[in-house]
Amino acid sequence: MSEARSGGDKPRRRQARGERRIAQLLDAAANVFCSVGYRAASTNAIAREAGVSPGTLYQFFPNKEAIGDALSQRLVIEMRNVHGTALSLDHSALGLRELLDRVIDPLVDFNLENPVCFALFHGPDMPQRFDEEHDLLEKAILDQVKTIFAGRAPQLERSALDRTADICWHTFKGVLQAMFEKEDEAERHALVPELKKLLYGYLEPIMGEDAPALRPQAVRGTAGRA
Amino acid sequence: MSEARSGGDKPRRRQARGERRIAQLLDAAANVFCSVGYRAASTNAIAREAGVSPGTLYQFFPNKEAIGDALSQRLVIEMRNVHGTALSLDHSALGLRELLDRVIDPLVDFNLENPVCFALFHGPDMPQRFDEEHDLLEKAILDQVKTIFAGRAPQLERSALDRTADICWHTFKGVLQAMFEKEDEAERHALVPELKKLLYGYLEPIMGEDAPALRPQAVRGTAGRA
Amino acid sequence: MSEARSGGDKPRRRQARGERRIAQLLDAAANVFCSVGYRAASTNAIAREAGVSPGTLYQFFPNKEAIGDALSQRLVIEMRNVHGTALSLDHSALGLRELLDRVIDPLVDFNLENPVCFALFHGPDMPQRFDEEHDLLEKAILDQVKTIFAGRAPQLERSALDRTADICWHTFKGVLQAMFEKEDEAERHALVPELKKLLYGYLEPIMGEDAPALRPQAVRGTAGRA
Amino acid sequence: MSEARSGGDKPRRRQARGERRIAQLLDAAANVFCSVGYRAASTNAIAREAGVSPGTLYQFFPNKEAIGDALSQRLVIEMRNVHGTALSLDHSALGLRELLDRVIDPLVDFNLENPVCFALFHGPDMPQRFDEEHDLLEKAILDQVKTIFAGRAPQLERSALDRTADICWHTFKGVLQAMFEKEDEAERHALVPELKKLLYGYLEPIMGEDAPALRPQAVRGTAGRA
DNA sequence: GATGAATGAGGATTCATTCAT
DNA sequence: TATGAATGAATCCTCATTCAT
Repeated sequence: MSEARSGGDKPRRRQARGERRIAQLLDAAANVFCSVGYRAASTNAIAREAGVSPGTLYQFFPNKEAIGDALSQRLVIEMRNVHGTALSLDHSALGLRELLDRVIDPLVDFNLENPVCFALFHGPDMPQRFDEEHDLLEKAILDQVKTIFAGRAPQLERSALDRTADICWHTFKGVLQAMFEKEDEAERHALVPELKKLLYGYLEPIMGEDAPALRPQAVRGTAGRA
Repeated sequence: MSEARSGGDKPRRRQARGERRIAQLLDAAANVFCSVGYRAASTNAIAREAGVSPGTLYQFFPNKEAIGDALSQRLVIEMRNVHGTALSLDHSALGLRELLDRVIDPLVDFNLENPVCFALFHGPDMPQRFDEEHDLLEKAILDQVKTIFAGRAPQLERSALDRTADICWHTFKGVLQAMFEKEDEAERHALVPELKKLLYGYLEPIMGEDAPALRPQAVRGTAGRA
Repeated sequence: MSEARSGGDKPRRRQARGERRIAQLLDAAANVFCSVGYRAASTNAIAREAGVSPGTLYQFFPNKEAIGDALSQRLVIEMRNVHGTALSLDHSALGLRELLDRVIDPLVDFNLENPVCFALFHGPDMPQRFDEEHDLLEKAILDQVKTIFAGRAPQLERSALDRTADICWHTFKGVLQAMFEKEDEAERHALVPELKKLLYGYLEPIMGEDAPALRPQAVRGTAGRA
Repeated sequence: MSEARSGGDKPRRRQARGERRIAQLLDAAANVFCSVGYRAASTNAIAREAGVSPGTLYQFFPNKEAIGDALSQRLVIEMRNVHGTALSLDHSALGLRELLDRVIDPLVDFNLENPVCFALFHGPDMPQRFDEEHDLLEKAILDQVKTIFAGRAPQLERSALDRTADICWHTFKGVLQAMFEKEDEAERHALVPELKKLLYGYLEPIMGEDAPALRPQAVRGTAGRA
């Protein structure tokens, strides 16, 4: 009778309603987190924003942190999709410039559409960098980046590789932050080509423009230039 | 040697203790803000960290926000010094690489020594981006950066100049963030040369390596390379 | 029988408990205000007196002042009823003595049953003489008194009328205060006839004993006696 | 060396300074009590009003209540003077009207000049009706009033006498309150004759107009008139 | 004596969480 | 399930009072 899956679609429908409620609540939480930050976001405010009572919120989340966790996880899943598409495909045939296009554009788009990422994943506001999921994700992202970089700059040793990826990732986030600070949509997007120039100027000396698939066997150590 | 000595120092005598207390409290606040953020920092925690009672804190600051304000202001003053030295001197005879050295090093040093800057001036946690002073400071910094850039890339039009400075500033902050995430001192500082390479790679195509003072009369358009 | 019954009573169901709580809290507040005054009344004490937790109090009142306001308003409403009945009916056929009976008795009764009126509406203790509502009420009361007086002493000019009403009102309050200072119920009520004598002695020379409806057209200016 | 009275006038002068300080502080306290009441008056505010530091205040008063006590006592002394002059002299030769003049005028004057009396001696704000001194004083005043009344209305029995005096005293205070509510000096004083009429109208039926010294031996029963 | 900083208990208020309906 | 009232610990802040200078 409870938690049943015996008969037809009744539990299904319940489940469905629950899912909707959860989505609703997470959306509300995202909004509230965005405007006031995690700590200052009261669960009551989230419930109000979602148009439900506090009690209802606690029907779905055991506590405030769980809301952040769930939101974080949802974002991580979406990010995984976006980054999977952007990073995990085969880039070995692309030129560096094209590679940057393929990777940066979707990431920028996703982040601009989900500003809560910044609210959640930055600053000392939240409890332990929400969910190790996110750290895992960042690690995964960096690993993918490193794999790509390793394919294009085989001569790089581990530590240099790490550092390079790290720099790119934080530069990306820094410029993203710049975008959030612009009110004007046009100005925002005008930063994208600059970001690409920035990373291109940094990476080209390290790994060259050419796709690894097109290169002769001999790797030219352009990294030595730095 | 410093502070009051001319005229009557009677009204100062007592103040001395007070001034020390204020500094003490601001230091404590900086620590607490750093570790848990502004919102989560309880005034009692700050007082405890400073080794005084809550009442004492309120003898000097009317409320919690005022603490953030005062800390912010203190940082702004220190930043003004550092940036004044770093940015306002005559760079016209320096090569771009040298310029970056002269500017980036002190800024990095200052920020690593005052990590509270990041805690205070980022995220939606604090009330109104603490004190418009800071915004003014950022604007001033950017203006100085723009002045330098304009001297080296006279062909740049206003909007491009703005964008270029903006990108540099946020890249700087992004890499700074990366530094904060490293536990290891050596790894931290290993990011500095990368930051310089990054910015050099971005700026060189725009303004060239040469100092403006050393250039032949005709300066032109190396930006075209990008 | 009273309250919601038309239309949807769904939003009312819950409210019922709330309304009861509010009344309960106001009663508690009245008690506490009475015994220690507004300022010294702690919200926790009020909550305790009402048998609820501090949080519950704040579910219904945003702050301490709001409690005073609400209580004030409730009293004003009740006073309006009592005074409406006492003052707004037609007194033109009553002798002065009977008039005083009809007016004074219910007012005294009400005030003895609601001693908080004195606690709230006197002294510099409370924020801005709680709610302009009360001032409006006092003004309304005085206006009604003046109307009655004007009907009985048409020769009185405005300023004298104002003064007469004022004196009566404050005398009433003064004697009320005397009643509050008596422990003994009998002694308390023994003051009522004295109050009436007092006011009769003051008013009779001004407006005579006779009801205006019963007087011949000529009005005798007994006020001149004073 | 301390507290000495050995030598000449040094301790005198000290004493004198102390007295001045105390007066200064009591004046300040009177002001603050008047504007915000006893409870809301912070000792720091009183010290500030007096132009001294909190520490200094506590050099002269062990605690806040002591300030109220001292102020109360000072007022009581002054009141004793005023009332002594007004009430304790021989009134047996005066007519009632003249008696009221002699008594009411100085009392009104004193109270208007010392509004703190109202702040201190009314309402539930202060700790136990400040100092039994004041209660004693009130009792003394009432006793004097009763003595006078007894001389003029020998037929009155004890309880009626008490009540009569009580009524007069509270009526006086009620009208005083009315005076404090007027901004305009002229309006204020216009209430004095009304107060006299009021009391005259009340007392005349009880004790007649004539002074007891002038009456024939058989005095009786004018009270019956009321 | 005077000063102003220091203290800490107490009071107002918030908010995550629970519970009765 | 949904609701909204209930809870109480934690937080910000005040203020009577004390203390070092």
